[in-house]
Amino acid sequence: MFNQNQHRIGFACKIQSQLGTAHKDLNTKSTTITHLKTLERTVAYNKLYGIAKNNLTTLLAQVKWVAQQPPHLRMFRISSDILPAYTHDDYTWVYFDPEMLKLLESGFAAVGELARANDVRLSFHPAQYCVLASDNPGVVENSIYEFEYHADMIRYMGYGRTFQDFKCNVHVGGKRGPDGIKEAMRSLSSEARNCLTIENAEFTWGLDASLELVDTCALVLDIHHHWIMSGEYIKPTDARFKRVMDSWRGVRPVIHYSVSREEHVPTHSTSVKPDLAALKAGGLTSAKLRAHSDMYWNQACNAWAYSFNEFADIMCESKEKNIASFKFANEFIKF
DNA sequence: GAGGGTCAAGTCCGT
DNA sequence: ACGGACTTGACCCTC
Repeated sequence: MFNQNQHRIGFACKIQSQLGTAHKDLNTKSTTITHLKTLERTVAYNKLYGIAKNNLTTLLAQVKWVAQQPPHLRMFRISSDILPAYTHDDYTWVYFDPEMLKLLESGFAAVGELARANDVRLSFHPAQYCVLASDNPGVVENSIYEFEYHADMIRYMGYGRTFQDFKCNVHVGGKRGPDGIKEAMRSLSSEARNCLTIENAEFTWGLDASLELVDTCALVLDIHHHWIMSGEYIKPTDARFKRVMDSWRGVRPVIHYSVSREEHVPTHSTSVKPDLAALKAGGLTSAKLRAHSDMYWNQACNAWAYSFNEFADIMCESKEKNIASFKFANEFIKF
């Protein structure tokens, strides 16, 4: 378990070496199902084995890179792309082959040990296809399978043993809402249940829906999503945030922070938080405002987001990844 | 090496 | 009906 007293600011999935440039050798590889289907069985296996081996080496290097940062920057969301096609019916067998299993066990174990030794807080965020509350039973079944893919990696890394020693976050999604999450929860493994977090989204299922799940799983407050939905800059002292914190049962919570793209905000003012009603009156849509910025360009928003760091770690979602989150952190934390 | 077409999957918004 | 947005543009083929 990571140090509960350490305040953190994290970033997601990819490491940039400089503005606009992915770090060479420090990002994962993938392939496509279409391409795999053109390959013979053993060639496809070798292809996936090579990618898995590469990605495990890369993941270890990523965590090592994060571990070398100051303690307050040691938080990282791992890409879901580590093992391509894991949940595709035609290729699942690849990942249960004995040689592959050996690779996965040793590779992920090394990552977990490195993270624990250096107090790096890790998480996953399954992609948009993981919709546990869909009204389509087939989609729910696939989503549970997709979630358990992440739980497998979590287990290999040595997490999922205690409540929220690792965060695996999804939105409510689908038409069934919180009730659908509660029902899907019953089909998840214990590691998956320990790690599941639910995040409020911009549209259908927002903070109020999330709060129906306070006793089901830990809740992630996405402060930008909540702003898109309500126009409100929610405060850490808000009673609803207190309930969100309670859902973590003593573990240090995580919130998500992103901002709208600067080019969509006509004032470009960096010292005033955008006014949602005014932006909409000016013709901007929620869909436009939803898109994430490259950098954290608005200092007023940054101060608002940072006010949560006393209570929760902040996962940053921006196009420039570590470049953006480190600059944001440096506005407030001198190291 | 560069450029363009393509990519497993869900859901919603806006045009 | 379709493109774009979301957790991350990357991969693969052709020239």
